[in-house]
Amino acid sequence: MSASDAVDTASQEWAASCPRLDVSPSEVLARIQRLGHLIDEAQNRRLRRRPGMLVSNLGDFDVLRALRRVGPPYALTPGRLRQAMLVSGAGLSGRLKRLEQEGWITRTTSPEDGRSTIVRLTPEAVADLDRDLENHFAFESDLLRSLGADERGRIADGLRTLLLDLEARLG
Amino acid sequence: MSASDAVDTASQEWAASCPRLDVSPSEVLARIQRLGHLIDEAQNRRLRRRPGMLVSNLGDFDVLRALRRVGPPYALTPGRLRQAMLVSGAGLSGRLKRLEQEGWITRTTSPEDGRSTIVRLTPEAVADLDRDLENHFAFESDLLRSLGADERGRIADGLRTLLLDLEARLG
DNA sequence: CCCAATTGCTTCGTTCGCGAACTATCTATA
DNA sequence: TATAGATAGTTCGCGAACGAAGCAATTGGG
Repeated sequence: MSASDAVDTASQEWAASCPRLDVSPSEVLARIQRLGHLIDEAQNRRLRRRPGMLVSNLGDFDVLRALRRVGPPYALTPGRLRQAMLVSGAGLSGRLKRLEQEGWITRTTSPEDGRSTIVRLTPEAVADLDRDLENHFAFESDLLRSLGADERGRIADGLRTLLLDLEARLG
Repeated sequence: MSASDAVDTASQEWAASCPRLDVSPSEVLARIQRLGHLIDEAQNRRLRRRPGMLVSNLGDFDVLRALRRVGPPYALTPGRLRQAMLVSGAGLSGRLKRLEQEGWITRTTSPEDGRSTIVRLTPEAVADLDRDLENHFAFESDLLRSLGADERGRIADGLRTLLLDLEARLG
């Protein structure tokens, strides 16, 4: 018998005040939303308490990560970046502006298509990232310490199904 | 064999460019974050395209929902509201200000404790909500249509474990 | 060829949320 | 009591993201 979380409590309240309503979808959706919020917050806090290193903000960090993981020459267009990270064009532009000002990326117009720009990590950004990535994933791993490997697998599989569907319908 | 989502793609890229890094926690965390974003967006869009009815914003809607589900007299203190919904004090104050201006809630100082205020739904808010709640949960149900009942249960159970742990450690 | 439609990205104006500082009320201790 | 500290909410200033509009560069149909 596992304990009740905030979502269970809410479900019980709905059952008492609106018994004819089927609130079961929230058992999944509300938990995802709450967890998303908590995880974002936790990662933002980790970045904010870093003394002067890299960015102080999860959105900006996501841009750097996406550029890092494609490998040398650590370059993508804003369009490719957007696909990778679920942000509006305006939002991405703002991130790139900050990152450029701080010296973590450069922007050059593409030689093949004058509308497009090439965003590229600077060597300092690559170095700083490589120094931090291990901590980053260790931090993530710690967030999941309440789940066993099998349970993680089951959750990941279920969420993949849902994500594939929602990305197709909403993204 | 299920298809690859954005998170699988990212994992493969990491494996290619940083094979020594264990990125497996992102299999769960990144999916939760992406899904959280997509679900928030979808619900915000649903509210925004409503013609003049209720609020146009998920945060404000959450406040109304929390007040509705506790049943008559549909009243809570800001402190109780905060526990229910994962928002800063300042953020909640802003929501309450908007809702009060729009006539969906009233605020009165508590008779027992002069520091505390009682937030209460107006009758119009209750009526409007009751007209909309069925649509709301139908919309949520549709978001989950790619998952069978058993799969939803498994995901919900796993996420409950994680949520209980993270709420205790971070909330 | 030409010009309209499309594409890729940025700018602008606004909204929403956060952390820190503040106000007002209540509580506990000497 | 008096007063220091805790507690409940709000205000203030700022940062980040969004939608819509704007600006180039490119593409395609006549």
